[in-house]
Amino acid sequence: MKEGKPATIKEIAKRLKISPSTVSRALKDHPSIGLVTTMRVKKVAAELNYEPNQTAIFFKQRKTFTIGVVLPSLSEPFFSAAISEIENVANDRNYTVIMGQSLDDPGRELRILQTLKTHRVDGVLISIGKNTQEYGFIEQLESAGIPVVFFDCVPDLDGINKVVSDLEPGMLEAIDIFVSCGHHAISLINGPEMLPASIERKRSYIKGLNKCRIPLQDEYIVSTDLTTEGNDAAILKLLALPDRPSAVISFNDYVALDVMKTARQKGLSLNQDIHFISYANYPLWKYVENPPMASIEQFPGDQGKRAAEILFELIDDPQKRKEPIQAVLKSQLIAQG
Amino acid sequence: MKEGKPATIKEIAKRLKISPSTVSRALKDHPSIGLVTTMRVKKVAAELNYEPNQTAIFFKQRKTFTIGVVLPSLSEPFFSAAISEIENVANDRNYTVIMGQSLDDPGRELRILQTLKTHRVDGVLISIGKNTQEYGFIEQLESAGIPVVFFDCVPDLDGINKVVSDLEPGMLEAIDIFVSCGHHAISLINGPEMLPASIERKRSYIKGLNKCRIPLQDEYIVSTDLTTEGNDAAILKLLALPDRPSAVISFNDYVALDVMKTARQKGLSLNQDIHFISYANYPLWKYVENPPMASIEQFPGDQGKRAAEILFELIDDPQKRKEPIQAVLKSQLIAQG
DNA sequence: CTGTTAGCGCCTTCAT
DNA sequence: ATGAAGGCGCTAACAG
Repeated sequence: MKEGKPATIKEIAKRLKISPSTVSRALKDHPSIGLVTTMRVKKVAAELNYEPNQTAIFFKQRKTFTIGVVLPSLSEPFFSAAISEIENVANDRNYTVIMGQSLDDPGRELRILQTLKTHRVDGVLISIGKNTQEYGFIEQLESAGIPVVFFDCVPDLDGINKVVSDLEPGMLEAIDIFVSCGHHAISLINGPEMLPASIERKRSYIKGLNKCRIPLQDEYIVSTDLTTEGNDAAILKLLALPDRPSAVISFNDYVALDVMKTARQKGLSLNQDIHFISYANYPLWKYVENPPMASIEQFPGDQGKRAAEILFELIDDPQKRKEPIQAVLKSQLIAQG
Repeated sequence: MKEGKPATIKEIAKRLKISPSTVSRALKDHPSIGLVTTMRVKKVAAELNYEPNQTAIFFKQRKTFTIGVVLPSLSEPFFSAAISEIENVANDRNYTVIMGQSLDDPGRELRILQTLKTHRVDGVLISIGKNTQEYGFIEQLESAGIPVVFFDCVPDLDGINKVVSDLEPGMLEAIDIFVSCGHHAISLINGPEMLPASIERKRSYIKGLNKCRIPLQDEYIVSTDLTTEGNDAAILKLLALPDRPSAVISFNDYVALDVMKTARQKGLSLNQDIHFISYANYPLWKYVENPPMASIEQFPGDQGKRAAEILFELIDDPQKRKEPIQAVLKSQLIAQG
């Protein structure tokens, strides 16, 4: 059984004293090959434990049945959820998935994309890192015939394929529910100001307040650099306000975890003195003693799945690459517990 | 710039009116090629935006610079951590990583392995699913020249390459610390009895008790099927005991999360009436109000890293494939902040 | 130093 | 219904 080299079509042909082309055709049930011949070929193929050499096929067909996925981090739960769904979609279509993590390093990101290109993947799915500024790679890949679909963290560019989460619906719902619970001092702990994700949250927040006819108070919007220290500084700033907010919407779960802990340490009773809602990315609230009232869910799995589906459309039908495809998935408020 | 087909060595050769082999050699700085020629070749290559066709190279060299990784789940934090390190090791060596998740389905696992084989990956890293019984694929892959390294969840077989965590040190430490805190009623909430992971925990637990001269009480060992219901049933059984344990070691963090919640609901004060330590796989304790006293860490990242390193040794030096390589990483008790 | 030749494994016209 | 021939892009053995 222990064959050093796997069997090839040639060997099968030799054994049967027929030509390689016949074997090739028989193996794929070509109609013009006699039934008997086909059977004999398949029998020998089985005996020899023949397996087509995909690398040869890839080479010849200029197709690898592989897609590349580039993410900031592979261990982040948000992305894990996306990966998992992407793998499912790919697996269903008999594609394999090559992964790379940029770790928010533009250089590393570029290197990975380069590798994917030389590996001749059939398409690329990417959520860009925080620090990425250069998008030349899009042109590079597209002109090499490799379609690219962005998701979640996407460049602010037109003419690209992308799947994003619309942060607004969740924000509006969050403010609605706070208001209907009697809150009027609702604040926002936002991320770094220049981040698109922060800009959208702020815009939605203001819109939500307007909708509920709550006057905007500038000091209710604070920013954090997303470090634990930054998060703590942000909440402390809010708690020091003469008109301390009774409701807080935070940039994401990590921020919420930190600020809730700090608020608790400051003697506030969670879900009583102060209430929280955050954008979700860390699925652990069900285990926590005093979870936030609700989470604004961005459905990373769905985003990944949708992005993968779009990518496969593009792979299957080059025609569709002419017009950019863009999908927006609505965020949604999910009550906790 | 938008070339339909990427440039090839041939074209460069034609432009320069030299032979393809010269171009090929020049491109890789072969010493026997004149400096001028080399320069000219590289210049044209750059102009034509030449990029080597890796699929052709893979085909020719019978090597893909790709490793396959098969895991039960890509979204599980434990595996995410492993993946992340594996990707790092691979990336450092300019290898790419193909991922597949078995979802604990032996059929799906096998299909993924089959795909990896036909993709001619240079090596495979695998943590098998709970239900895997058949290991024929090892022979299959090895005989196709593809080395396999198991890690974390490994089959109970000799002669395979594997990296595992030794569950005992952490367990002994856990019992030691409990005892030194004055506990003598220490119980174990174990996983399914036939699971190797459960068997090892139980063995270590008994050893730890012996070491501390604490008599073993059978009713202090309970099992759960790892569902929330099973977990609750297990803790309730313990709480109903006339001699209720004051310390509990649980199979993993998920079990701990459930049973701690239930214990709290039953009116017990965590870290006061009852204390917990669990095998770690979910990195969230720092955010929880009453975390367990400590966690037994299995260092998934280190396991993944080590496994990847071993795999690359095997890939680089086929000689080493003759003797199985096995590594054991000690588990360790980590106090919670 | 450089060119020629041959072939990796498979597929695909084009003949027969 | 089957064979023969050629080529995908690159490399390497063998000549000069």
